[in-house]
Amino acid sequence: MTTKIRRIDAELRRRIAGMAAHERLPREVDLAHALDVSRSTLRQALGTLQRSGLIYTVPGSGTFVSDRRVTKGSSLSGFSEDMRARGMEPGSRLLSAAPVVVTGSVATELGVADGELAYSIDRLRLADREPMCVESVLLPATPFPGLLTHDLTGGLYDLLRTEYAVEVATAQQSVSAVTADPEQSALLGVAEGDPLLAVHRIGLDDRGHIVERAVSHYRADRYSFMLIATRDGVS
Amino acid sequence: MTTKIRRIDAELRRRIAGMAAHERLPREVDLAHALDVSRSTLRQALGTLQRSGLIYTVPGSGTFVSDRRVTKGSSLSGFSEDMRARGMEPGSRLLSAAPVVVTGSVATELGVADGELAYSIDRLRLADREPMCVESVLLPATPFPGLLTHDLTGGLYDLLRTEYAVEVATAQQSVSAVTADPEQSALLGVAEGDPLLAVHRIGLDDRGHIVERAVSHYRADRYSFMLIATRDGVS
DNA sequence: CAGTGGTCTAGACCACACT
DNA sequence: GTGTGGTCTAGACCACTGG
Repeated sequence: MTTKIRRIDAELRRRIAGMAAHERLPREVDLAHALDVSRSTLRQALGTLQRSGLIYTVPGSGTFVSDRRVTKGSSLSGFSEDMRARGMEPGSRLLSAAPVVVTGSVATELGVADGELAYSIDRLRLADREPMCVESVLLPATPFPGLLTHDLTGGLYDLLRTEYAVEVATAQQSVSAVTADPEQSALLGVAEGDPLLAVHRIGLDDRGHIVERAVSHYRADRYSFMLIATRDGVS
Repeated sequence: MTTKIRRIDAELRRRIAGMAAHERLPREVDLAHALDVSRSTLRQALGTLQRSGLIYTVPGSGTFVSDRRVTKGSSLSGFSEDMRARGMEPGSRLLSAAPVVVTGSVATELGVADGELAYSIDRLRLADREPMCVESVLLPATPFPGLLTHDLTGGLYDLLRTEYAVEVATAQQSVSAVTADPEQSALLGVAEGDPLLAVHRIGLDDRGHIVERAVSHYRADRYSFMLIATRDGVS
């Protein structure tokens, strides 16, 4: 049996999908009773819905459905997943894949000792068969024996999950803008000097270990980076 | 009296700050007893710390301090707050501020009816007295009577909070890359064709009402967009 | 096996909005 | 005043790790 929270989360998402923006949900005690859970359990499910922007609460007044125009989510995903979410078919052309020795700041960013082995994978990533971005990924070698023997033209996140049971749970990303150099423009099919979106990512598993360090350059005419930011802090 | 959660949140942050990466915290029952709260209350505080990346839990094993290199937060902030967090002194030069009638897709994005009034504010934003970005903000006029009579060279978020009790709680942002046009290059002090980071933001209050629609163009040589992404879903 | 975090309950009291 | 979400408690059982 799956947890109650997951069950009522799915049920609540269904109900919310059928409601209008700013419509009020039943009060928590009623909702808890209707779903056959305690109020605490219900509130745990409501909390995740609230954090993902589907609902909002007004203390003393009620819980309401959020405006859908704004609820688009911005969860962590790999390139393939990202492209499918945008309605495009992901693809890859492998440019190079080799073990390398990492030193200095690169080793530090990868979270390994100076002089240790890592895998370097360069790919041209496609969306609907057209170039979308050039991506260079670096992974520590130790946790991923035989990585380069696998098919590297698909989603790397899927490969890590299925072959090594490693999940990229969180990623620190930095996004900047550059103009295309001759090599990039040739690969991506744009003119030299055209704007590119540069994304630098460090991916970590659920225990905070560094799994990947990736640098990607996206065609700015085909891609923009979407995200939802929230004020944080307690409650 | 402030809530227990806030109190123990602060206390836990202090303790965590004094611990090494991957060091284990006391077990939950002990921690709850030491802080004089129930385990449920403690877990609520731990949940916010976990979501903001300060700690991670391993079921059956314990709760651990995250690696600090990765814990930099990416909460929503206005330009002024953002610059101070980066150790720079924010400033502004007001380019224009006027009421405008919004129509079509702009009205839709602002969440107001076609033909309604809005305030348009254009500013050159400075960091350490040097140009950092050109920002055009649009706000619905109705909720903010007399907005343009205030000093607009400081943080807009502060102004909304102190004068209108409106808090921008969440923002939907889209980041892309462009090259500087003649006007932008003149204002920002860069060459034409230099890369700029284009940020399009829709800011909402805690009830999901649209508060602002902003388009900013940052000098890519001085600014990059940092964020932490997480896998979401239940539990 | 013992120890840990994850889930879940039933109930209480509070602060706040006014449907 | 009535109804709502926000906070907090004490206790129970489960699933998983091997500290």
